[in-house]
Amino acid sequence: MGIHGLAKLIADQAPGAIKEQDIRNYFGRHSRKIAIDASMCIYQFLIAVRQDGNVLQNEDGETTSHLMGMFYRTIRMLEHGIKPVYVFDGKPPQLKSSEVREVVSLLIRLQIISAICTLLSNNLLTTTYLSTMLVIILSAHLLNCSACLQIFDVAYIHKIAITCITCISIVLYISLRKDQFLYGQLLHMKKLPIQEFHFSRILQEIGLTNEQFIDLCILLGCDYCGTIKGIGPKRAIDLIKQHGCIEEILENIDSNKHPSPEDWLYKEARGLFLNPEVVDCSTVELKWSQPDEDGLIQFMCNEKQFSEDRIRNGCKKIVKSRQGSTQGRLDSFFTVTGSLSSKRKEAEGKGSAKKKQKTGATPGKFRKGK
DNA sequence: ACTCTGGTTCAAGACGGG
DNA sequence: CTAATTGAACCAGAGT
DNA sequence: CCCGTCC
Repeated sequence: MGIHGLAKLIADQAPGAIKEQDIRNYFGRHSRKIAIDASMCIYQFLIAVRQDGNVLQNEDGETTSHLMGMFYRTIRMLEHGIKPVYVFDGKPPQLKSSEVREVVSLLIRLQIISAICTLLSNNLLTTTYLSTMLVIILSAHLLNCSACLQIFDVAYIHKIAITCITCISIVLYISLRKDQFLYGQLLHMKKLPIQEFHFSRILQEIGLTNEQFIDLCILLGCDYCGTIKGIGPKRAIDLIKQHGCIEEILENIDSNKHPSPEDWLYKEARGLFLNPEVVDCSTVELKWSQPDEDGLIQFMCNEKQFSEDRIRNGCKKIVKSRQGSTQGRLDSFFTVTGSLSSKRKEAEGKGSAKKKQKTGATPGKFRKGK
């Protein structure tokens, strides 16, 4: 998701804009609130939390992998004094280059956004909602788009009754846009160490304006529309630097050699980048309330068949973490697995192509001649 | 040469018992 | 119609 | 730590 190859490009073109931070440095700063891309989390859990190839589910066949993951991970963060803010950006279904799908996906996105705005008035996020979100995500991938629109019934979201694990309020923004650089940095928590991408320095080092950078992202390939054939990261940068914007580029390249998609919706995509649907953060009150233990038991155990012991235990941890005020020890957080690949990024030079094989960190790396 | 393209492979969560 | 997503990383090959 | 279970 996001922009194709953007991280690599930044590492290449603006290495100074990336700073690696230890997780500990986030304590005491920024009031320990960390925004998390909820869609990415859910995806991760759906993909990774499997048994014999199947997601975990209750006896009715409802998927529970994501609940499992969100539950434990959230608790773990709370235990260590981090206040997570889950951000739903409503990832659209994967787009091929079909124009129809592109349009429909925008509709889906808008519906999701409006639904979340409705949800915002409640200021509560529920596991029910997570469950719904899953249906949206899966449907978007498995069904065709019209079916997806039907399944995504906004009214469903109104059936909020159960207080969520952590009673997270949400801020809405669209991922990997400039607004994610709201505080001048973007956290990339995929792997340790955490990488900070400093947006202003990215622009500075590459030498682009905001708008040019967005056009560059569109050229690299985003979720909303296709790209020009034959234009990859390298040429995209050159072209943007040379011509300044997509319109100019289109006029100055050979459209035979570099055909752009029919009905290329780059302007629409650009619009989404420039004016993302952002909830005004100042109007959103972020709360981390007490868990509704009874509701949680009802939902997680009775309905989703989680172990009651584990859920109650989890509740205890949440409560404890709340009264534990600013107890900021997180030694065991993210269990530094020794095999930490801190040297992943070659800090020096631009020898991006030369990648020495890592030491045998991954045991089963067999070379399989086709 | 350079670099885009398309094929492939791989690993991805969290927990706890032993 | 096999059961199953996604990206990243790597490699081979072709277009310029 | 390794590996099976979680649902």
